[in-house]
Amino acid sequence: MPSDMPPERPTERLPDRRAGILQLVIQDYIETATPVASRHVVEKYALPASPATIRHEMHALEEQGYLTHPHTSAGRIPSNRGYRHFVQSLMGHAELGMAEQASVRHQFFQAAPAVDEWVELAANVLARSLGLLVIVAPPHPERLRVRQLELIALNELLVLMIVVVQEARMIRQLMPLPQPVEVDELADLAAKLSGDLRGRSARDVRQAAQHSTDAPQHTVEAVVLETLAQVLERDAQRAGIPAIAGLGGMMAQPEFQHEPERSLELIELVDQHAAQDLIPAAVIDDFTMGGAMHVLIGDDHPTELLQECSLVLAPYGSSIPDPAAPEIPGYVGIIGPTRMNYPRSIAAARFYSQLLQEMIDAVYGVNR
Amino acid sequence: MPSDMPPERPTERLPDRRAGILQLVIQDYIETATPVASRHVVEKYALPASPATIRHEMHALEEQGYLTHPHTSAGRIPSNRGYRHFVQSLMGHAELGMAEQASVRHQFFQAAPAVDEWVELAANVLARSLGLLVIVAPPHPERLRVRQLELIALNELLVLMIVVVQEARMIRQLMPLPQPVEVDELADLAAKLSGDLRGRSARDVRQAAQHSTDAPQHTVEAVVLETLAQVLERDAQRAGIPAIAGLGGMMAQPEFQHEPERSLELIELVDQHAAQDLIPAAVIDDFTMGGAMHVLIGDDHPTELLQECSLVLAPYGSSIPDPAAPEIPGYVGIIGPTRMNYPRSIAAARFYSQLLQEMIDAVYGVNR
DNA sequence: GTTAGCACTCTCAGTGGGAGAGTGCTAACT
DNA sequence: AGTTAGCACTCTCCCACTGAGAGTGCTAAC
Repeated sequence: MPSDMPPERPTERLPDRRAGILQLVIQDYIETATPVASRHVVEKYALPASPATIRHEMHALEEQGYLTHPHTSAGRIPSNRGYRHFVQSLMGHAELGMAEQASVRHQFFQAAPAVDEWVELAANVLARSLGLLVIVAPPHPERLRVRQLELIALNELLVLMIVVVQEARMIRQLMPLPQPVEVDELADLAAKLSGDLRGRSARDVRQAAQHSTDAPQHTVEAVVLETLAQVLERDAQRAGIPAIAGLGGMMAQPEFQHEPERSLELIELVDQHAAQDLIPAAVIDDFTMGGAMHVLIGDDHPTELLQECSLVLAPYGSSIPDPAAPEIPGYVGIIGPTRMNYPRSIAAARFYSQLLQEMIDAVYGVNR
Repeated sequence: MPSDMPPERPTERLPDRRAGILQLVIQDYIETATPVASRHVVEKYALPASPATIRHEMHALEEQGYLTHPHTSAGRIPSNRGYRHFVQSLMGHAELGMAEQASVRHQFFQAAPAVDEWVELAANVLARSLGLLVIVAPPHPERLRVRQLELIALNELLVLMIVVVQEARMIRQLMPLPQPVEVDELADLAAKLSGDLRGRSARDVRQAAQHSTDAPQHTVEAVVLETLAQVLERDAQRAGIPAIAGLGGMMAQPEFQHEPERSLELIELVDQHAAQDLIPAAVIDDFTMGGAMHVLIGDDHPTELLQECSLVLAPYGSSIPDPAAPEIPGYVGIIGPTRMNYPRSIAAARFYSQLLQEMIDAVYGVNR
C-alpha cells in the first residue's frame, strides 16, 4: 500500500538510537530472512532496553515508513525505504577481503585473455560467492563500420560474406543468392562495395541500398547490401551479449521457495537471456553518459517481476576512450531479493568491475 | 519398486487389442499428464468395449509391467517398460512437418556461419518448439597439437602466450612470469619450443616438461610448458562446450510443479552447465565408436535426478572424418519427463542433428 | 469373453481448533 | 518524559478430521 506511505523527505534525520535499531533490524533480516521481533533483537544484541521500548521505536520507524510487518503478530520487515536509508546512510563502506581478492585475481590470470572469457568467469565466480543472480556485460562498440568486404562463392547460389570492420572484429555470414552469379562478377562487386562502403555503419549501408539500387529488391547487389546491414547490426548487438549466472543460488533463496509462479517467470527470463528485462535501459543509458554505480531497490525497477528484488550495477569500460569509436560501457549487475547483503554485493560489484577494467586495459590497452 | 517388476522378456508378444490399449494409454498420458482411467479412454476414443473390459486389459498390462498406478483409485500410468515398448514397437516413425523444417532451415541460413552459433541456435529453437530441456554440443577435436608458439612480453613479468594449433584454432593466454625476462631471451625460448613441440599434444608437452627441465619448478621454461599443457587441455575442452536451453519450458512441465527440491537440483545443474551430469559419458563414448541415436528412458540414466526423465540423443559430426585428427562427435540431446512426446522429440533430434551435419559439411567441408 | 453393479480405497480440498508468536495498549514506575 | 511490566488481542501455522469424488477390483450374471 504505497499510498499509505508518508512522502520521503530525504533530509529527515533519525535520532541515533532509532537509526541504530533500524540498522539492527535490517542486518538481522538480511541474515535470517524472518521478520524480526522486538524481544529477539533485544536478546541477540544485548540492548540496554526492554522489548517494549524497542517496540515503541519500531512503531515509530514504521510510521515513518522505514519498516512494515506482514501481519499483526509478526516481527518487523524493512520497507524499500528502509533499505534505501540503510544503503545511503547506515551501512558504511565495505571492501572484499584480501584473500578473496587475491583468489579472484588468480582465476582471472588463469583464463584466456579474451573479454568474453572474463565476463563469463566474473559472472560464474561472483554468482557462486554471493548466491545471487549475476549479469556481466562486456563493453562493446556502439556501431561497427566496414573496413573491407569479401565475397567467397561456396557454390553457384551460396556465398560466404566476410566483413572486416574497423573495430578490430571479423564477421562471417552465409548468404544464399537470388540468382546464379559468376565468380568474377562476385569479386568485382566485392571490390566495388569494399571501396564505396569503407568506414560506413549499418545505417549508412541501408541508405546506400535504398538510393543506389535502381532495380529494386532482388538484384544481387541489393541482397548483399541488405545482408551486410543486418550483419553489422547483429554483430554490434552480439558483441555486448552479457553472461548470466547464479540462477541456482537465486532460486534457493527463501523468498522464492513458496512462489513457484514468480520463480518460473524469472527462470524464463534467464533462459531466454533477456538481459534487457533484467537491467533497465535507463541505467545503461546513464552509464553511457558517464554515470557511476547504481543501486536500485524494490519498485525502482521497471520490470514488474523484479519489483521485489534489488539490483546493484557497476559500469566499467576501457579507461582510454577513443572518440572515433564510441563504446557502450560494460557492467557488473547483481540481482537479488531486496533482502540481499548490500555491503557485500556493492563491494563485490565494485571490485569485479574495476578488475575487468584493469584486465582490459592491461591486455588490450597495450596494442593501441 | 523395481523388484516387484517381472523380468523383461523382449520376445513377449502382446495381443493386438492389448497393445492398442497400451498405445492409447501412453498417448493420452503424454498429452494430459494425468493418470488415465478406463472409462476415460473408452469415451474419448469410442472403443467398442465397456470400461470393465478395458480395466481387465489394463490389469493384465500392469501385471506384465507395462503400466502402474500411483494409488488404488487412480487411473493408469505407463511404466518405464511401457514407454520402452512404446518407443520400440508401438509409435512408428515420424518426421517434422515440411513447414517447420523450412522455417528452421531459414533461421540457420540467417545465422553467422560458425559452429558455435549453430549449436546455440539449435538449442534455442528446439527448446522453444518442444518445451523441453535441450543440449546441443558441437563436434570437437579430441586433442590439440601445437603448430607454433609465440611469447609476447606485455611487461617485464607478464607475457601473452599465443598458440596456433594444427586443428585450425588459435589460443591466447595471459601468463605471469616467476622472474623478469629479457625480450630477446623470450623470443629465443619461443623459437626453441616452437621447434621442439611441433605436432605435440598436451600429454607430450607434460612429458617434455618433466624430462627436459633440470632445475625443477620455477624456471621460465617450466612455467611456459606447464601453462602450454594446461591451455591445450582447456581449449580442447572448451571447444566442446554445449549450449543448453529450455529450462523455462522444462520447469513449466507439470511434473516439476509440486517438486521444488528436484526442480532446484535441475536448475543448479543447468546453471553450472554441468553437461557431464546431464548426458551419460557412456553414450558419448558410444557415439565416438560410431553409435547411432539413443533413447534413454527413466532409470537408464546414471544421474539420480534424471531417473524420472528421458533422454533422446542424436550424434552428428563432419561426414568426412580425418584419421589424423580424431574428433569427438557432437550431439543433439533432448531431456524431458519420461512422459515426453517421443515421436516428435525423436524426429526433431534426428532432423536437427542432420541439419547441423549438413551445415558443417557445406561450409567447412569446402575448405578441405 | 464381456458386462453391470457395488464395495472399497485413496486423494483432495475445505474446516476447525489449539499452540505459539508478537504486537499494541494501558497503567505504573523512575 | 521516557521506560517498563502485564495482558488482551490477532494472526499464522500445523494437525486432525471429514465428505465428496474418482477409479479400481471383484463378483455374478449375460
